[in-house]
Amino acid sequence: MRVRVRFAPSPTGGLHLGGVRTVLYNYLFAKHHKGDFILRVEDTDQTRFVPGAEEYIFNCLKWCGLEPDESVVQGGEYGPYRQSERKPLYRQYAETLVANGHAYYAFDTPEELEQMRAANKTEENPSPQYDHNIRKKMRNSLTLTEAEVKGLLEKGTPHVIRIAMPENQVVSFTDMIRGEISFETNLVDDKVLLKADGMPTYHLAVVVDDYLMKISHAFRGEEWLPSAPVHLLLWKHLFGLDQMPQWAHLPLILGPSGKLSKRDGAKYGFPVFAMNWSDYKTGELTEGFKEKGFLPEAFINMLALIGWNDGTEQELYSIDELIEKFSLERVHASGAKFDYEKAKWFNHEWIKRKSAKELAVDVKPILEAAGIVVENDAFLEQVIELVKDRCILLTDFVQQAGFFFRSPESIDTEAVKPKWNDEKQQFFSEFCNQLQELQNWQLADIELLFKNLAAAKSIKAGELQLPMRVMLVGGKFGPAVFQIAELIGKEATVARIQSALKLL
RNA sequence: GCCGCGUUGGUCAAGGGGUUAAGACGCCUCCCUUUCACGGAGGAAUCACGGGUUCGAAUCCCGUACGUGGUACCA
Repeated sequence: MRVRVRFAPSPTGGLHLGGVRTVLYNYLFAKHHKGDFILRVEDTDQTRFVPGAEEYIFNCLKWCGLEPDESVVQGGEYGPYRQSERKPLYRQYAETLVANGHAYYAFDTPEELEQMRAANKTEENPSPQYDHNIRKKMRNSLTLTEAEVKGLLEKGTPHVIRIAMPENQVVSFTDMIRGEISFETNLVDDKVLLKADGMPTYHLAVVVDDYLMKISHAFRGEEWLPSAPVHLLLWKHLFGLDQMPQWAHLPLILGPSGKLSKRDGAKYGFPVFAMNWSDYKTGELTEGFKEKGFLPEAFINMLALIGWNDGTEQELYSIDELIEKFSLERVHASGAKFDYEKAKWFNHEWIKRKSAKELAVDVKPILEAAGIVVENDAFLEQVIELVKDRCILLTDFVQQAGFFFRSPESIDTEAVKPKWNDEKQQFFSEFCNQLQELQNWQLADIELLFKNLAAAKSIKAGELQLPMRVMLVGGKFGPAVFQIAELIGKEATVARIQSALKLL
């Protein structure tokens, strides 16, 4: 049987870490088994429609390099891939269930439901469910006569279709990660399958669409585990258990306190979304990993290792290695806390491992956005090669590489002043004069000149290096000073020293 | 409350009856470097608790605690 998996997001906001990891595991599994990865948009809740959210998800997947084989964008044989466009499909399945006694019409209004919950609420049971007991006291096709139901239906009375959970049964299935899991049907409520507006709920839609789209393996977050018995029963009554995909419920990615949320990101200063997301109502911007300066390779690599490892000591994987090594059997059952420090480490490793040429593609726009003009790509690559070891995020290149393209915006004179004196002042002005005369503008020659002059003036060369660095760079950072001088050229070197001397 | 799932250093984790209980991040010390990094060498730090089973338990079983998720005409 062909492996077909799907990621089924509801387009209501930013795509967070956990979502991307679900995509990733789906993708890796599909590619490992030479199967198909489908993206299905679960937009059945019309009250939660968010403009741009769907396109945003596609952009994130594109950035991550995890593009689907079938979707609203790439098309496919099993469309439409947007559930709102599949609306007419679902009702018949719900009706079949009613006809077979596995579901029923319910006419209770939202107010009546509220009353029911209020009336049955006790300290012991703070959230009463519409279950096999309560349904006997509500207005539905189980309590009403056939004629009454017919009448209500004919009048077009708003109603939903609910699953009739069987009594005193145990429903169990084997999860690919957790093994056998079972539930008592008495403790599960009669979930709504078809809403009053005719749209299916997730429960109905996921089963019908997984069947129609020939999904072989269904992976989703652990938060879905409690509703698995509903899906299981639906499969049993609609299509047969032998048709059901194999389930795997992925562990949650936790924040510093509980489930990772947008709030955690704001509170602790790390991104939780793949890419920038701005709320269309409030305009509030939530920073994404991309804009924070992460490489997609690093982001994916880091995500893969939250909840999975191949049993060896390897931690750095390309996407192809992940496809080759990934197996669901080695995915953990327990949730994992997201560690931003480790995430940065992955990014640093990937920056070090990529070539200057590859990095230039990402770095150039970042420099330009910071107002740095890059005229020569070959020069940019030389600079990147020189500084990439000290950049953890791509945005670090602005500080680490910026001074190769323009004079420092400010000079950290405080780093120099405490040990500054006339002798040093004199050294540098003479040094400038000598530099002007220098024929071969090469690292070795510049350094030799510097050291000879220092020796002649009996100043330790080491004590002069820091001031020189600050003059050229603006602060206490960057690669070897003479290398910087060589790269920025004679004129810039002399000019920077001279203008800095005026400040000291 | 009830139900599900989980529990190896601060974090990610290997290990699934006999190990000095790997490794990584972070932290600390030292070396390299008269910047910051990279790199190198070290260090501190762990099997939630209580009962079983067993010659032997981090590993198997039960209980407790804790964590986490669910408990919507949201997904």
